[in-house]
Amino acid sequence: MAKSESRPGPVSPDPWTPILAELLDGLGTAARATGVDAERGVLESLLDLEGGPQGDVALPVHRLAASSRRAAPTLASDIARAWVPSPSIESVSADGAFVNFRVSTVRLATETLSRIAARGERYGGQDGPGPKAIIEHTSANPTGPLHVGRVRNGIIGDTAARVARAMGESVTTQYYVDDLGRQAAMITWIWSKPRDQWPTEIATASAEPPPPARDDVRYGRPYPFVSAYLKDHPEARADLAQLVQAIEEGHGPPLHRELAEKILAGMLATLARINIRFDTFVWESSLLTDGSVDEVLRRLNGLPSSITEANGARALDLARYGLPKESSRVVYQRGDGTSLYVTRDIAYHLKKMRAAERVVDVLGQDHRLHARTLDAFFGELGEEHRPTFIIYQDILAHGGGRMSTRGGSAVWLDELLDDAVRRARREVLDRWEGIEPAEVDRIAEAVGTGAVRFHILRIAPEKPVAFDWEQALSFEGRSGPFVQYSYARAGSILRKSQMSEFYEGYDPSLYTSDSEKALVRVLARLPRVLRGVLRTSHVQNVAGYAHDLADEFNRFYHAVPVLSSGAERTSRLALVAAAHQTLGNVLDLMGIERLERM
RNA sequence: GGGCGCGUGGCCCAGCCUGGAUAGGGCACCGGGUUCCUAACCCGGCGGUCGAGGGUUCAAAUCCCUCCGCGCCCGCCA
Repeated sequence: MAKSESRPGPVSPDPWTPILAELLDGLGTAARATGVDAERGVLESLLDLEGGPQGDVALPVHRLAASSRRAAPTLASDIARAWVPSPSIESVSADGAFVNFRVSTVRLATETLSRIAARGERYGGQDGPGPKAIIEHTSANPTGPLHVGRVRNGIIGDTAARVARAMGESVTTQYYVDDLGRQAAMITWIWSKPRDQWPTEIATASAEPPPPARDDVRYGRPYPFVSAYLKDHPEARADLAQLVQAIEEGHGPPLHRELAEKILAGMLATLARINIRFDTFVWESSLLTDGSVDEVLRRLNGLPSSITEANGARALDLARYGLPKESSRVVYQRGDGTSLYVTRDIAYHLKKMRAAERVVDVLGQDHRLHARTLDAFFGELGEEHRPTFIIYQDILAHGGGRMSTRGGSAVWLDELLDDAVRRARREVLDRWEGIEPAEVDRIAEAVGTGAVRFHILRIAPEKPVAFDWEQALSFEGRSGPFVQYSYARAGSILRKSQMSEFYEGYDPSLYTSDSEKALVRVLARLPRVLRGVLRTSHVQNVAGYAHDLADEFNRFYHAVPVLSSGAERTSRLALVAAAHQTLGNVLDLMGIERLERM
């Protein structure tokens, strides 16, 4: 029987919650009736919410059968037979060792549409206040324009941040700017000389780019050649070492910070094209000036396990944290007393861990050992709170191999975006006569950048990928534009309906076709998908869901008429409105522009 | 050499954490669909036993072991 539990407090944002509760009630009763006394939690953990070929929810009874010494198929049919009819569950049947439940579309549609109507932009997520989270991503050194290999980091991090925010967390995104190392110093080194005094190798190789060039392109230009030049010019290396030291001691030339800021601004402009922006920037040098590095050094030096090396350098042996033997002894303070990258990174993370309950770093696989080292340090320092690392593999150059600026295998992100936008522009012009020029620009930019962002997002971070120009620029099938297109299609129907309120007077019992039933089911799935993404950081599933939803909406679109339908018109419009809202929410989560027309 | 990650139809991927019913998509290819809400779409077809081998289990793409291939890391660099 239906238990109309009086649940105080807000209703669950997940339409499945009340239905599952009812299903579990019934299941407990049916199981007991057949002599199986399983706890509700056990039954819940056994349920397969993806359903199966026979229904919406499946229960494999093997384990229950084993513990009650029954034959699985017999138990399955016994449970199905003992099932007491319940309003949310349309049918229960046994098939082999499985009990299959078909959920009432009317019930599911009611729960789902009422939530979409009530929550609107917030459908799919949860209400706060959740924990405070700091998500650090991208953090590329300000040495020149971003290439495609680096942007995977930003797309993963930005999407994770959007999802966390939707799930009620109070999120701050951070970019850690490395202004202390040799890399940034090389740029200062070369630009502090008048151009006519540059070594000829560098000057000829890095000719001034044409005027409209942004600062990241312009000031980053000589960087790879400086790097090459230093290899066989020891006197320049000595020069640079002095500069690095001066910067670390806080009296580097003002030009240093200026250049870093200019180049960074250029990089950020590129990221903004794919809707990646940051709440805060933490400059590595600030950790030296605000004393946090000193504090870390004091704490580490006070550890009984701290080792002093021959020349006075200090290290920790972290072998007991499972670090490989060859890299378990980690120096954290140089012989001259200065700090190292790890030390500053420890300081940075301690700071983040004090400010937030959840600290997430998005790191390339070359930082895997570094992440483990940090974790070991925190163990040694007795820190209980630890960061979460999302590790991703590089996007390799076309034939394989890392993207290299000097080798010419790097694909600049701006170049890729420009190409995508050009292609999108052709498509728009082909399909839409008489469109305003400004409108073409706007749509082409949204479609092109959306395609690129989706293309990178859809692949699991840990998967190595080789960059493929053709695939990155695809606008069909599993792509960003496909999702945008579906959103626009839905919007177009709503517009033509001339209505403004879609969730009044609809009747879910009219959703009788397969495509309507299927659409209701995908819509209902979003809250569960987002909980999974938050838990596992599998951001690719946002793209996967977006495609499933778009796919199902298009099937519905072709299968049943909306505006020209009779009695079903109002109800179908409600479904279209729900799909439109949900597609839009998912586009937001992916950082892809919503387009009302395309 | 050691550590970590990846290996699913011709190509690109999801599923692996928390093992369950004939392994899901997309691209490409073949055949259809537009007097009708946007054909960046839809319908149908072809095609894989999940790198190889062993193990655990009633049940393995999923867990464990060995091997092979590819990538990354193993600095008083960042």
